[in-house]
Amino acid sequence: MRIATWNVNSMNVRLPRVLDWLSTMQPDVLCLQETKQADEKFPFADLEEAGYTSVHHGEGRWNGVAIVSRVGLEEVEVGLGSPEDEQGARLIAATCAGVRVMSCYVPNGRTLDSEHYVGKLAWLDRLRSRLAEQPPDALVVALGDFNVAPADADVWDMAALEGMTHVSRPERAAIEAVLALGYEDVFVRFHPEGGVYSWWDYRDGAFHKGHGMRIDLALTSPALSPLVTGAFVDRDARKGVKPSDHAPVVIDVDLP
DNA sequence: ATGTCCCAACTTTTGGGA
Repeated sequence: MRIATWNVNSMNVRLPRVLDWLSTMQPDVLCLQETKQADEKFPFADLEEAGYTSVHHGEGRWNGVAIVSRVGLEEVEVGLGSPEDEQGARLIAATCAGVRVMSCYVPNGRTLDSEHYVGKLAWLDRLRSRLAEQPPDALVVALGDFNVAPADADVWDMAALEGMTHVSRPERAAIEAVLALGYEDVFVRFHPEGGVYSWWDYRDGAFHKGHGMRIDLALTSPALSPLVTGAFVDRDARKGVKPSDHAPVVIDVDLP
């Protein structure tokens, strides 16, 4: 079973690339973030034509998350049950072929002194609580744009990011708190050397300079982790005409 | 060198957000 996540930065603009990517990479489940669409605008029919059913949670201009699956979508759940999430459209969950899949778009945080940074940490803590509530033997993966680079090896230059969000100790501690539940940032097992990124700023030619960060994560539950057989970033999807600023992150799972 | 992209709207330019 192939499960992927991709912050598409507007599904309206990216639909042709998403359809191409589904056809090439053949994921069973694709989580999307930043669709930037209201539910009625989401291209359910185009994806259906490609063999995928979808669930979407969006408010229109900002945010928006979806799960696209060719192996079923059951027990769909939206948000984290907090008033702060009502206008957020940052989480959608569904069970796909027995795996609980959570498509996450963690708040950006903006700056370390911003109220949005406080909200980001609070959101991550609510996600941790939600994961802690899952049955201990459940097959769960929380994947998406976490807007946190968990380790120094996940960014091109720590010195350049001094005092910025995405690399601060409290943000990393929020990810570590999920790992403390027994979850695994499973990509690291397959790329322990680091230096593999999933996002590059549009500005300043960052992609061509290799100025990226790994902020799109797949956090797997204790029961799911041993079944993961591979993980990679499809860096090619960041190239060419009208790319998202994120590349898809893919994990392969060998279900019994 | 915050140098791009995407969205909405008091829409054909501008401001907000990432």
